[in-house]
Amino acid sequence: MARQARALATRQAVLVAAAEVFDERGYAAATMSEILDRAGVTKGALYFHFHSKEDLALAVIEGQGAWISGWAPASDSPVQNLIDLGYAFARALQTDPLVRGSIRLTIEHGSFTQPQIAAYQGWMDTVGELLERAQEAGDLHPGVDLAAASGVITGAVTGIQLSSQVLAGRQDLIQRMSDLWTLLLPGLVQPHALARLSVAERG
Amino acid sequence: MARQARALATRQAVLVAAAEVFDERGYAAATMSEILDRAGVTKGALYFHFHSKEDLALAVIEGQGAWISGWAPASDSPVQNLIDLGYAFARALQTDPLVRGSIRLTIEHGSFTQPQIAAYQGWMDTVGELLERAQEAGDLHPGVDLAAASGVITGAVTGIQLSSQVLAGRQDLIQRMSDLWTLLLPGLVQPHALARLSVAERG
DNA sequence: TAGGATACCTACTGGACGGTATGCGTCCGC
DNA sequence: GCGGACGCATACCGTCCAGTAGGTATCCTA
Repeated sequence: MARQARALATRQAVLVAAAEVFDERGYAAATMSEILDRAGVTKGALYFHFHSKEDLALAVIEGQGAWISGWAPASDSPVQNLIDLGYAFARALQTDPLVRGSIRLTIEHGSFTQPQIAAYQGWMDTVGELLERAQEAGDLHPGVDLAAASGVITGAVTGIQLSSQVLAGRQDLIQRMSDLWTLLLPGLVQPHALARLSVAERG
Repeated sequence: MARQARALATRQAVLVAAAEVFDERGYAAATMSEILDRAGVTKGALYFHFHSKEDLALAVIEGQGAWISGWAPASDSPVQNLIDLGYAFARALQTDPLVRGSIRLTIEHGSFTQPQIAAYQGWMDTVGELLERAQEAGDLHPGVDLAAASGVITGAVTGIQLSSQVLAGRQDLIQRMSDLWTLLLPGLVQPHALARLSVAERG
């Protein structure tokens, strides 16, 4: 299996290059040639690992699910975990090409509706679960609609990220996440729980 | 000038068709042929009115600015106007193809960065102005960062709209806007002002 | 009623793009 | 030490697309 090490490396190179190009250009405007150039790989190599452009895009999108799966809560406060998740996601957007690419592919609707919805749903499930625990802990305002709240939070983070990207190349993303939490938490969390939270990014 | 009436009609037909196709497929995946078919117009007619695909896209984007310019506040409460603006925009997204198309073109970065930033900035300016008046009226919490708040609101609306589109074809958009305001306003507006607001859509 | 401008139609072109066919070296098992 | 699969390279193909060239009908003006 030593032989496969090289294969895995080229596969990864292609995947990263594809994620970058998809992130920068979008699915339709991304060309295989540019992916090939950036990966330093020939067409034969690419099509050995991925059957088509769409197949390649789907592989990039899977990286997003992998990222969520890899994330683990660090606090015993559910709301704090939610805040931390937001910042961790923001950092991933700034550093991880696969996350960036998959986000753009998810946001761009039209080509593959199925995995997009799944990706959104995965986020909303994770957020919803954290909110549910927070409610059980009595941290939330009474009568908060959990489904509505997780929808708003997921959507808001999506939009914040997008506008930060368009306006500032995602450089102010952390600040904007902080702004979002500052504005959003008072409507969600009861004052006594709010006082115990660290709204800023925690190292 | 009777002659120009027909010309204006075909121009408008092309514009609407283009907005629809851009909305559904995105800029790169949109083809001129589909726009032509949908507008019921030939290539010569289209290229008589618009010099290129990009030119056409820019004309669609301008529709967005026209929409904002056409909107007028109806209340003497700045925050109420902000809420109303959100709902009006949501309705426009559900009914006006030009608004839909221009939004997608604005969100899809890569091709024309300049007008995109301008469109975002226009929204943030409008929101920021309403917030400023609200602050002068003493409706906001003391110490609210107006620039940060308008960025969050603009971004959040963008994201809410996007997720609603992907998940439900924008059918639940009004409900989601309501969810957003419910969650957001307590962190922005003081209780005494909040009590006077109608958070739901006003006919 | 001539004649020019306006508004449009049809046929075509050059290029780029996704994908394939086929060939070639290299390593691994036996 | 050899056969075959693995991993890749190269040349090529058919398709589709944005844009153009040049013609034509309709109308407005004078």
